[in-house]
Amino acid sequence: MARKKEYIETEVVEKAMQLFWRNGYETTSMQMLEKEMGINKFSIYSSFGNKNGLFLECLKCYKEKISNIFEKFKNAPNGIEDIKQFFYDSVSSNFNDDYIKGCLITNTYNEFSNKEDKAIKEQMNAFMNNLKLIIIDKLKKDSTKSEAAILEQANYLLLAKHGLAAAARVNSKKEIEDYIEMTFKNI
Amino acid sequence: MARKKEYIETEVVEKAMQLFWRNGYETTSMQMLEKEMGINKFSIYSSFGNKNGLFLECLKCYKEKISNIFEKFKNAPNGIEDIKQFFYDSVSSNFNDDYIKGCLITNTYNEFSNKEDKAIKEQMNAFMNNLKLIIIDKLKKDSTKSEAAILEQANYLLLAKHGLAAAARVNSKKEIEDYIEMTFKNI
DNA sequence: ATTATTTCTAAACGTTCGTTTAGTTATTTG
DNA sequence: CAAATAACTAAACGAACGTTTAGAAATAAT
Repeated sequence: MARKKEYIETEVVEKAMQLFWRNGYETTSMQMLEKEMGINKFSIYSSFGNKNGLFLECLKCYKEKISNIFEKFKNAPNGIEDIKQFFYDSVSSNFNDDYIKGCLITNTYNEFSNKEDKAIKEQMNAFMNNLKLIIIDKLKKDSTKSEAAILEQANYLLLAKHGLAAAARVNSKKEIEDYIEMTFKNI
Repeated sequence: MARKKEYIETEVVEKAMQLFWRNGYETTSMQMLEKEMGINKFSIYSSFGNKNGLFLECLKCYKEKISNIFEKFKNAPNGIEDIKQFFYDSVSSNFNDDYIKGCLITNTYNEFSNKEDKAIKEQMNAFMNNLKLIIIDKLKKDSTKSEAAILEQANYLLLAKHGLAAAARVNSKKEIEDYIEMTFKNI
């Protein structure tokens, strides 16, 4: 053994994640990352392989960051009302630092829809499918509808969630919250 | 005068527009544009100034392309039912060539939300505001609600439109259409 | 037919990108 | 203290980007 690292990986990943969240993947350059993370390119590459590897780590970090919202959602006792609350919680986290960043997952989903990056797309699909299953589970609590009808409702909500996350970058918090209210009127 | 151009500008713009529509702005390189438009870089620059200028021209071309949908919408005699029909028409045009491309305006809006490009953003905002005014107009036909309530409804529909355009890149046409039905359930 | 003018081709431009490498500095171990 | 090892700095890498330019080809006017 020899010299020790002068940085903690989880800490610099958090900083990188914030930068990716604000600017997106492509717009964030290694030079910007160097500055924001406070470490040299060499250190980034030795710790995370390459830009893509760093980004995957940042996605994990983001999921960790929002895991409390997800856990709360999963463990909530009610049905539709819990889904609505989850939407509100998500919006709140999207407007964190009075800086509109939207949802990193949705942003990434949209940015990568043009590209062919299996590793990223798998993560995105896994996230969305997971969310869908939870929503279906909650819907069943409040409904005696057919499986097909519930699936349709779940798709509706998932699409609404996707839409509001996309819109969170260009709309005000008030507009987003009005939208949530309207969305659940239709359920 | 001397040699004549060997291409028609409106024709090569149409081709460029299709490419931007499929791939987005950044992902589309000048090299790809050369190939798709069938003309040399020099010709592109002499006709459109630069990549940004070409893209602005493509946005105009896209608006022209969807202008029939817009005209139909503007001149429609009814209220809410016409808005719904407009949504359906928009979705149809998004799924044009069995290739999912979404809406170029919305794609651009999302892609440029990270950046600072005044010319593009102005075009986007103008488009959205125009759409909003038409929607408000239609809503008033079917409603005696307060101005504020109508504005809220208009915001809801606009956000829904934005959301479904974003989602059009990752969802099926069936899912999108189910979503439209749900959206208009309680309007 | 010659000249002037415009468009064409194709190569090169300077930047920036993500990535790698050579050499220095610091820490651990014998 | 000296040797070994790992992490640092900083410079350079090749490739791709958008853009420009020099020269050939083609058409109009004289």
